[in-house]
Amino acid sequence: MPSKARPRSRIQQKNREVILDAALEVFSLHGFRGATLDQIADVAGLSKPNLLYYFPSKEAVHKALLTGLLDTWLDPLRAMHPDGEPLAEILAYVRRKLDLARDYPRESRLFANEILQGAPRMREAIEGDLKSLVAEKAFVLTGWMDQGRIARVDPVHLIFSIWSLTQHYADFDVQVRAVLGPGHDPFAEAGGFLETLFSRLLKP
Amino acid sequence: MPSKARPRSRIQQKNREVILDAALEVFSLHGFRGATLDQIADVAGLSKPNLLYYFPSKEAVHKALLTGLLDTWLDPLRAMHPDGEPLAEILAYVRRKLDLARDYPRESRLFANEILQGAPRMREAIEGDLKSLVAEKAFVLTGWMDQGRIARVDPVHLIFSIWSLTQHYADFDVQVRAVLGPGHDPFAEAGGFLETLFSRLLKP
DNA sequence: GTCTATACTCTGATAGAC
DNA sequence: GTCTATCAGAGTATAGAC
Repeated sequence: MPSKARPRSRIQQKNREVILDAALEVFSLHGFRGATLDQIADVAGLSKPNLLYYFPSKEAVHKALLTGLLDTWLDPLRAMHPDGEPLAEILAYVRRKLDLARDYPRESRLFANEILQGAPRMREAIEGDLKSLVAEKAFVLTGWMDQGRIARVDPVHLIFSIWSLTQHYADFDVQVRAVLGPGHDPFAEAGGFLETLFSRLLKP
Repeated sequence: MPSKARPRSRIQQKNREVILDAALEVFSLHGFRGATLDQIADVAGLSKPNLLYYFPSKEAVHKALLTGLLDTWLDPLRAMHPDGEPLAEILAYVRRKLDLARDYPRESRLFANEILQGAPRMREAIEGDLKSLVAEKAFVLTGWMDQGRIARVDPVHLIFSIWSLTQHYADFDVQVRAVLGPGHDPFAEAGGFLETLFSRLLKP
């Protein structure tokens, strides 16, 4: 197992994780420019120079967070299998994406911040991995439509709509909860609503 | 006409507008903390002290932008009339909201930044005006469902879904265009897709 | 590995000449 | 009304003691 890039002591591993968790907290709330090393060090419970002992710069911390984030974010879509029952596959994808937004809202907001700011640090990945995965899955969706197993809609905009609707509950959490008021479970309600929405949209 | 709050000369009026436009550009891209007066002054073509002659502080510029933004943002929903034909009213609302996202993407991103960051400067407005307007229109939607004129779904989440799907095309514009590639008109395509989506969702 | 001290730059805001 | 000069504080990053 410990045959990773550079071997690190247990305490180094631990501190890197603590820092990245703190950085996720701060970057996801303020974006790259709005976040400060002071805040991150404070949340991590370390001194600022000590933080910079583990990462050479603010950029490096941010980059470490983004690396791998896109993969995690796209995994639910990768798992949509061409051989499954179409509607069930799509609804399962929606559910996985919504669960991801519920369980990792900070990651969702980090991503949203990055895109909102013009994706200066993710452009490549978006125009590469993301674009080609969407193309591949759009092809699968089109196949299902050709066979008449789901209704015909624009497959790429269908994927956009799934991203949009699920991530909204993480990114606009404050607004959603303010409007719903107390005593609601936004994600539970969203689960039912989205299942209805996509079932009706795609019924052949 | 010139019976506004404080009378301002033509040049003052003009400069305030130039500054607010520049500030919208910068704030919408970097959020409040990430934006700097230097950038804003630069885009506005003014010196930083001159900018601060028109607005007392960075906060004041930001506040001036947010004031009225929520109203503009909610106007399309206000215009959804209880006495109209239900599906047509809803589709017209979707269209107005999408047009707003297309024509004022910077405003959309300014709003998104504010919510993403926990709405520190809009909480009140969201828990007040926005919440009560949603409650009012959810009541209208529920009435239509009770009469069997549209299918029954959660009315508040229906409104969320309209916000989410329309604003996505402004806020995630970079990603949308990267995935679609050249030769596409995202907003035109979205118009058709969303009309289909909401028609099928709400057909009684 | 972690801290204090500090260098140096950026940022918001003010003073004062014109 | 607009500019140059400047201040105080925050921000990133480094040096060097322990």
